[in-house]
Amino acid sequence: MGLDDRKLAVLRAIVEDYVATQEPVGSKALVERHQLGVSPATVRNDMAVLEDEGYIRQPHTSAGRVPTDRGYRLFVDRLSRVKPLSPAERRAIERFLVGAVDLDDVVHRTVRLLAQLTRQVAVVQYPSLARSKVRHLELVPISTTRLMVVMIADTGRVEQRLVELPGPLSADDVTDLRRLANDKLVGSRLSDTPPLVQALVDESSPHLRPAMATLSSVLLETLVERHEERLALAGTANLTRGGLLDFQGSLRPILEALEEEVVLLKLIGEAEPSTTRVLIGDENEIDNLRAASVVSTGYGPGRTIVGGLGVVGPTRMDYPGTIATVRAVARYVGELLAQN
Amino acid sequence: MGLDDRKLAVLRAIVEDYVATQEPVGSKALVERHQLGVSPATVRNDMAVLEDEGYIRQPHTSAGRVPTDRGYRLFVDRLSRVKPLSPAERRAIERFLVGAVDLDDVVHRTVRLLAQLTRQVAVVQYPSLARSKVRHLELVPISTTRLMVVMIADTGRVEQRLVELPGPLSADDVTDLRRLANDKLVGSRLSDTPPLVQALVDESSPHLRPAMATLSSVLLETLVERHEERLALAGTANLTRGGLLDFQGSLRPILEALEEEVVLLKLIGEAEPSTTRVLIGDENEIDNLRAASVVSTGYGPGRTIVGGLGVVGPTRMDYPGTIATVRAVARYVGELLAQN
DNA sequence: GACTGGCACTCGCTACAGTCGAGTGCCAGA
DNA sequence: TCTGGCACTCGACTGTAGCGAGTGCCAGTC
Repeated sequence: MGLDDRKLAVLRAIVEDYVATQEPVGSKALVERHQLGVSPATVRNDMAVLEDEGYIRQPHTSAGRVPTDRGYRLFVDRLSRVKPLSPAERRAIERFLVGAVDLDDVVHRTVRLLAQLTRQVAVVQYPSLARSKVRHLELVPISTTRLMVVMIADTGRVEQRLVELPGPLSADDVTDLRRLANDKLVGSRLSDTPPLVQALVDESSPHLRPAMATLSSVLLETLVERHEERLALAGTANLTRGGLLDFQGSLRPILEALEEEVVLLKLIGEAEPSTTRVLIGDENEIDNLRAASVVSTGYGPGRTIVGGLGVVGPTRMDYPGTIATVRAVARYVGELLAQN
Repeated sequence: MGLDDRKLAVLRAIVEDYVATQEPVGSKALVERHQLGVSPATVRNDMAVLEDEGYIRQPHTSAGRVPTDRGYRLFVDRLSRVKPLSPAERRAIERFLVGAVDLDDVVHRTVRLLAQLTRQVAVVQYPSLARSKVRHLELVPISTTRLMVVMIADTGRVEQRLVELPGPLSADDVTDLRRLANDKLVGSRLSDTPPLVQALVDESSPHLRPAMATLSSVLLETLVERHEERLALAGTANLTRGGLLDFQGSLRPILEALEEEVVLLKLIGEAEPSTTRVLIGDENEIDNLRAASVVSTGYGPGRTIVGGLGVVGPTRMDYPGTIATVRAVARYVGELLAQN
């Protein structure tokens, strides 16, 4: 039952070699490439134990060993040594992110950067509206009975919706509405708005009340109920790396999962402060991703979290490197957001 | 040289059968499935001619025939009969598109619908800013030296940019700026703005001129120079349909091409009124898409074109059906936009 | 008791030969 | 001009054999 240090070293060596070569690794090759200080036969005995415990398995009787999901899990939890980023990578990150003009721009650059550095599929969630505060509400009359509502959040997100008013409004009415709404809502967290919005309607003058009611229902509906989350995706071509060995030959389920925003949000969006989450193969709740691993973390200015980002790749993945990159990118993005 | 009617019928039959079965089609199977009124031997003679002319080819000596890109081209140009949409499809389109609340929503629904109906990868370009008119410019002070510029276009597009001002502005200054800019720019086409913007700066009071200059340079830079085009993509999982036979085994080049916005824009965005463009295999200028075909068209309210949409799929594609669907979706989207 | 060398065994991979059959090209005849 | 017939080609599939990487086990050594 107990795994002594050498057995753990063997497991680590197997994971590292398999990730590097993509081929089942045998006892002989292992002792050649790593200084284990024992003979192949000894390693074989250790391997037999590791296999009994479910950390590795043999694709065929006469083949080398391959880590199982459980093996990767042990590796990630206890065996992997943190891989510091190379200076080149650091430079790449900085170069990539300076000069972003826009939240859109930041997100797009980030997701491309992440895909490029990890050589995997990258996902970045836009700063969540639920975690943003209202910075300003703008009402733009499109016609006498139509209003465009533009909400600017402190995270830089801007959302707009067209509102069909119950009756015509004068320019002064619109100004009043704007002032009322801003007075009440600016600075408040979006998840806290429902009671505020209600108060807003109640406090409006009878004259403006119908318009305010429509306006607030649209606000609630768009921004809170179906909480407008957005995602950016990049690097799907990286799925074809490593031939068809990863993902057991079919990209179909992975591509399908990546098209489902809801699925991705569940994956990436449930970030907690300063934690990097690693989901390996089977641990994944989404069936289509059972053959994949996900590394994700939260990001935001300072110590707060406003959104998540991460990568999706084969279980046969360079976990230490990927984790380091994901963390580093998240930190840089956080700093960038803090500057605004 | 001349291809008589029967030879053309044979080509059409080959294309239709090959698209349906995905297998090289032989002379015997052809006469069985289509009423050609002649024997297999005759068909073989015709096939020999078609092969000489480069319309079909044999994967192996003892296999049936497969259309070449040139064969598909002839088929599309002269042989395919228009396939009217099924009532179910029409209903699907309507059901899918009513209830869209937003331009974003319209585009997302459209791209998903198109992917679903054609079972291919769908691409939809957001209404091009170059073809939009300014409906309103809103300036929102973020701090005394920072302004958020929100541009609302008549196509429903909303773009925003953060502007770093050369010096602090009062609320009244902002109001003045806003009024000046709107007076001058509202209603004008974005591609025509550069001279207008210049005039705007010249006509500003000396007091406001530096701010206006910054503002206008940002406007020009964002909206005109690097003309902000946007795209939505859906259905990449459909690439895995038809196994690995299409795209000669590797999705890599296709996925890479689909990640390049610039590439896609060139493909989809150069739409001309009431034309459906079909690019087959080799005809494609983008190397990565040499194994694929693209069907695209423009859309917009009324007879104008504000953007493009289309699908990317294998050369072995149901051209008549795809063309019909792409056209129909474009028309519905146009109607939807006209309502705003 | 832990490690090691040796050895028999398993089994996937590759090469090769043989068979089958779909599909062809060609030709003589209607 | 079309057709039936016929010889031919060649990919797909099957079965056999040899190779070799890798294993499990066991007896022997430190």
